[in-house]
Amino acid sequence: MVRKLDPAKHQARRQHIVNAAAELFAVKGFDRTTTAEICKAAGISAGNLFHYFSNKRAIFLAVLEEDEERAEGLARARTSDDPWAALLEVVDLLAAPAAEPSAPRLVMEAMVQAHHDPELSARLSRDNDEEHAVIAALIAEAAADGQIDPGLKPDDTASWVLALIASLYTSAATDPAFAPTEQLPTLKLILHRFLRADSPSAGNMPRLGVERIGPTTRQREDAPAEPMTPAARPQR
Amino acid sequence: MVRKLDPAKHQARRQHIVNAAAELFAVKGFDRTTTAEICKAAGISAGNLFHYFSNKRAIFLAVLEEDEERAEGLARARTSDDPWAALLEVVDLLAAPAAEPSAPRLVMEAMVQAHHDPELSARLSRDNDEEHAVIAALIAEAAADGQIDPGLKPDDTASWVLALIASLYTSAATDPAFAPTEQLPTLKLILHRFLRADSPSAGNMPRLGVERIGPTTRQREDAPAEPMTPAARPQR
DNA sequence: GTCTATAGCCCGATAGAC
DNA sequence: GTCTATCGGGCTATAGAC
Repeated sequence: MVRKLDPAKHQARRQHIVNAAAELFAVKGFDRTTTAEICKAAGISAGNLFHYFSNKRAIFLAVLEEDEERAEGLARARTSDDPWAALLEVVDLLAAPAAEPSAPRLVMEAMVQAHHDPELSARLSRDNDEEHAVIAALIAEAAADGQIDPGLKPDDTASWVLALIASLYTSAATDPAFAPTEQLPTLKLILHRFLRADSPSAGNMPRLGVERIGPTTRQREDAPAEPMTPAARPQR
Repeated sequence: MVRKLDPAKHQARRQHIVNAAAELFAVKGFDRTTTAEICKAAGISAGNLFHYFSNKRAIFLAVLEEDEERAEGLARARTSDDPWAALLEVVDLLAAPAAEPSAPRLVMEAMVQAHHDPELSARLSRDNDEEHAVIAALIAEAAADGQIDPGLKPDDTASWVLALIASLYTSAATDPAFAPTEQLPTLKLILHRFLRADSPSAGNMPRLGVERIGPTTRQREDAPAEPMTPAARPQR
């Protein structure tokens, strides 16, 4: 409707507002952040904000805008010929943003705001469904290849893999002592043991007696028996 | 200050308000629920609410009031002589409320509101620390008894056990298709494989070859090789 | 195109009649 | 003790000067 003199500059300013708003949303939450605060943080004046966004919700949606690396990574995983390796790469991909300072709180805020905002809810569901489909497919492939326990149901299992990744965000958001980057190896260890479950001839697992005391797998410091990709990649 | 004619009746009315408020907080969230709505839902008139609670925050704190069964269950676990069995009972205890219709959303709402409310934050931290201490102690005992992998660090591992239980709540709150009661056996399967990790002589796990195809452990429908307690116990 | 000023609305909490 | 009425404040979004 209104002609913009310089679309590139307009876009840059818009992104500047989004960055300022993201920080506020993470710290104060959506409901308690006022548009006036966003304007002040972005260095523009009150009414001017609505030339860039039609309302406050639109700003929050823009904060969660598509992560290109995520899309590319998921596409790459679909065409991999080593499903287990691809699965681990997807875990790294989805876990990486948890290390950013404000991402965990933003993710939690988005999850609760989705209950009151159908558009946001659809947005999150779409992303989640995409991730779920990729992971379930990789699990099915890996099971067929004998890389993981074929007794696991791909759909339910994929949901739990995603839930474990989500735990990195919720734990980081609620516990200041929780460092996602340091905990990623443990997450992979859990996944490794859950999915591979290479108890050789297990029907049901033998109840451990007291006779076994010898050293088992070591946790921490070392990777969980699988090569790790660097993983500490910044988002946005 | 003001004398109450009938303390018991006052308490009952107070609880009635709390129940009405809990439902609203779960559906609409704390910030978007107005005191007027709470009054209407509770069947009292506007100003009257503040004779029972000093402000809106106090109502939310009352909603999260101490669960007696939780306290008793944790105390019981401390004195158990079978740490692995006790751990499973603690998991049942903490997981049970996830099956209530509004508990998952209330829990998530509490987690985000804690960022703006030091009193609430202290409340949640206290509960969490208590659970963490009990679980870490059981893990250390179970490792000493040879029931679980002694290579696991009790503190980090306890945090992940709690994170897995929390996933029941976050998944239920965000995914309408997720049924906590149905997923509890899978959670226990994950814990079982993560903690026991009874790969017989494992230094690092052997990479599965394609030669193994036979049936392994079955998931779903049947319990994960451990007796389950009924678990569907209502809270509050 | 960007600013200032404010309209219009709703909220939490209080005051005072009954 | 419970009601009705209302206050002071803060919010989103718009209108109009520059």
